[in-house]
Amino acid sequence: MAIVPSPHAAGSAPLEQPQREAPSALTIRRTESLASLVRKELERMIVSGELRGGDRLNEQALAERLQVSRGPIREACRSLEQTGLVEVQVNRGTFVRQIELKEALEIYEVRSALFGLAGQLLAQDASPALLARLKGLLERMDAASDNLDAYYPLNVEFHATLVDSAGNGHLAATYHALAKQLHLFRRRGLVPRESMKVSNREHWAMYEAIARGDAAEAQALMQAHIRAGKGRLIKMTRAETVAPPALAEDD
Amino acid sequence: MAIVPSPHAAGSAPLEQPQREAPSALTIRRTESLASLVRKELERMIVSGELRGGDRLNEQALAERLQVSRGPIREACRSLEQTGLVEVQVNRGTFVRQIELKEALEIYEVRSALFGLAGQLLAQDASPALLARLKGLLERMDAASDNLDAYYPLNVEFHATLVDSAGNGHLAATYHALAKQLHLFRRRGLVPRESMKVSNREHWAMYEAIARGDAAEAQALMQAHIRAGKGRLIKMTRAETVAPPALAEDD
DNA sequence: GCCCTGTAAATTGTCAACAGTTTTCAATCC
DNA sequence: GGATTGAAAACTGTTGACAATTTACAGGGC
Repeated sequence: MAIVPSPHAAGSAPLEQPQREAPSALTIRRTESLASLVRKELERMIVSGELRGGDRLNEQALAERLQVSRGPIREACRSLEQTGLVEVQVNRGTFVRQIELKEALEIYEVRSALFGLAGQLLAQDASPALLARLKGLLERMDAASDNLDAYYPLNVEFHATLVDSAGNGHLAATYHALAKQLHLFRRRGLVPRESMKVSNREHWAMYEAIARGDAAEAQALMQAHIRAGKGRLIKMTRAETVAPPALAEDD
Repeated sequence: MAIVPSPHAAGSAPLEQPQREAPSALTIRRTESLASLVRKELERMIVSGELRGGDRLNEQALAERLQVSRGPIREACRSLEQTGLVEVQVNRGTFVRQIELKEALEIYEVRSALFGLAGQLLAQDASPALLARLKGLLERMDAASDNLDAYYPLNVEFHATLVDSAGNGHLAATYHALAKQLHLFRRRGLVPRESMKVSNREHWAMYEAIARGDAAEAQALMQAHIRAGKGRLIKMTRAETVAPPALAEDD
């Protein structure tokens, strides 16, 4: 089943080469390759759900749609192949990968280990400014705990702040790459309301372990936090219920 | 400094398209793209040290050398970019990445967390056949502990067996990808002889924790094992001494 | 109806050419 | 000698054409 992305889908237009302010013939030069722009656009389409697992990326159609030649499309696909978002099959094309439950659980496991490591590192070295920022997020999440639409972005931001502040670029990059891949998993489960309160209590506990510099405790709590999310994922898939968007930071 | 790989370097020849046995005009078809073959060859060149950090990959020269057009070279470079082995700079070319100590230490940290997770998973579910295999490797390493050339490959195999047997593909893939990147770090330290005995004592301890199903102990020991390697890396760089090849599984 | 065959259309993989950008190098000036 | 300039060479980014492979589909047989 080859689904060619609709030419009228929201968001996809010819790619714009980044330009400096007040561009003129003397100042315009290439600062980003088309291949790079195509890669980002395809990532956006995958993460947003516009492209779904199993969809085939038709080079010719994409080239026409994005108004580039097929070369940059091919290059972008090679990039996406290595990040695990697509699979390139020789002579047959490039397909958005599909992730089954087993693989999603594997990703959760690896993420939980990385999240735990982030906790360890943070507890060893968290600045007052970071702690204040985390606390602010926690308080806003408390205030939003009756409203998923408000809570969820804060939750995502809290998680990302933790990982990005751990002082290890490879940790952050790996964690985020895995999160992106989780978008390929399309089973969705309801997030019960009480779950947000539980979720933020766990967040507070993590924060407190970090603040008092307890590395072992922070690691254990943060690893367990993602694992709890894994447990909920299993429950959701059993319930076969339907629910809101992405899973990557689904507490 | 752009170093174009020497046309006479060992190992690099025109790429061979995989063929089935007794190929004829009727049976030959493409089973692997040139881009994929090029990627593998470039990886080999990087991991083997033939290409070093900072080297520029000249598309034209490589195309001539490997007897392909520049397209597959470009595609391969996009792949390598995402795996962290090279850096693509628009309009300037593709460069083998260089890793400084700070980044090497980051990689060690992430690897230690992943290795610890492998221990956790193995302790929860290790088959008798796997345990027997690990024990065999341990015994061979004991016998080889006076001989680095014999010890080192066994050590690599032991580590890979652990990670590959943990039952989590993403864990293994991530771990190995990071190991590959460590080849970009070019400071080398002497591996003292006593270090192999210490190293294998730690291996035995890990094995025993796994065998008795002690997940927490296995995780801690295995995480500590890589961290000890990290500590040795720091010491080596301070000593500024020179020593044998790759670091990725340098206990 | 299903299965097989053959052909055309569609698509992918690669190549070479062209345009744009950067690097190299010679000449000139101080 | 060092700094600057300008042109040529080298290289990268993209495109379109061609070759190879796969897919789609029509027609025929059972």
